[in-house]
Amino acid sequence: MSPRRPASQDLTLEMILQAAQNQFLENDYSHVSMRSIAKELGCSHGALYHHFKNKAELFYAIVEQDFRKLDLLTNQTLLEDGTKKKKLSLIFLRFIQFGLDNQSSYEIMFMYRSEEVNSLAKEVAYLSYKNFADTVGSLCEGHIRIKDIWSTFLSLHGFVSHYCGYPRVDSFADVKEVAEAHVEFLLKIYES
Amino acid sequence: MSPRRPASQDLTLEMILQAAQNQFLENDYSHVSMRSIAKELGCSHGALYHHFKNKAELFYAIVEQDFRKLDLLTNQTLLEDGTKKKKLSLIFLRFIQFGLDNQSSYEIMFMYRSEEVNSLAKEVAYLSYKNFADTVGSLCEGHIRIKDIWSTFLSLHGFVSHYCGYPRVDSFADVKEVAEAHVEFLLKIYES
DNA sequence: AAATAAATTGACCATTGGTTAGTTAATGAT
DNA sequence: ATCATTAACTAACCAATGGTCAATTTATTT
Repeated sequence: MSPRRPASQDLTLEMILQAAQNQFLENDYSHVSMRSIAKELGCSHGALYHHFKNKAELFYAIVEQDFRKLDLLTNQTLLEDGTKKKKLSLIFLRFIQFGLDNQSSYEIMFMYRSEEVNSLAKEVAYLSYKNFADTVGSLCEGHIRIKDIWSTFLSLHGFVSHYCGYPRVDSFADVKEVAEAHVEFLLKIYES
Repeated sequence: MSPRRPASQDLTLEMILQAAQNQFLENDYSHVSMRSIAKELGCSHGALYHHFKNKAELFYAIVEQDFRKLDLLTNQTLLEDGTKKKKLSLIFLRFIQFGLDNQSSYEIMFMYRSEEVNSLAKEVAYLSYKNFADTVGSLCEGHIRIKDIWSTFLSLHGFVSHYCGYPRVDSFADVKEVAEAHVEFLLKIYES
């Protein structure tokens, strides 16, 4: 009655994600093709479609892990030593750092408009923003409006999305000073 | 000795730009193809390459006009009646409005990384930013640092780039209230 | 009329994401 | 052990893309 179970899998989900991840470090979404991944794995590109519905879903699987990493980064900062202002500043700065040290991922997480996986994508992105907003909110205790947290996020996003993929900006280190100035700029609002 | 002069041109530069412009209102850069433009013009897509080096240059020609429109918007606002704060607020708001009412253009102007035309693109974009920064600076008279103007721009850019291409956001009208809140948020910094 | 060269076509190329008929091979039931 | 089932995979195929180019048309200068 029962059909055969899982069975042999020469090509595992992990292997595919790993190969995609590899190429994702060097090239962005549009420059990593299903064929280039298949080539690295030594299989036909059609085989990938047995494991993922389409290209968008494959890359979204990668990106889901990154959302968790980002959340963790924020939550850990909240628990560190230091004044509330210092923590706030670090949360903002680390958001920028995350974005610029994971540019390909950031692009899909917050910039790419997928069409195919948008319902899933938006859900996860929303939860991650909520985590950010709750954390920031808890460090302000009513001194700040919900609207302003959203504006802060958009301002950080503006920084990252501008420098993301910008020539000669390969990592956070390349824009550290400007990033610190931007965070300082945003913190002025939290002082008033 | 001298070869024939300009000659008849069944296909003018203006006609091509107009056709591209038309489709650009409905679809973004990646969804307007050289072939779809040629189809609208009733010519072969190869003909377009006689007038433009490549797709990027064709669209960049459109976008150059938009940079001037944006500059004009800023400069005209400076000359209107009202307090400096009111003018500042209007400049910010109209930047957002421009971005969301010309989403396809905004995408190329400030979001798209072209590779082919980057040297031209960056030059024009820089001049447009300079116009913005000078205008904002003149409304503050030393109360604000150059760094902060850049941060302000990035924050506005964050707003636009987030809502640009977002589902159900077809124009500025769809996000007017949030935009006003964002501008108000930014203005707090100018008060301190 | 001939020569010239701008303007345009249309066939072609490589690449892309995606589909699918057909094959291979592992498993469960007999 | 055999057979049926089905997951896993291949390879050929499709339509669309940006781009190139030899060949052709067409207008203009001489």
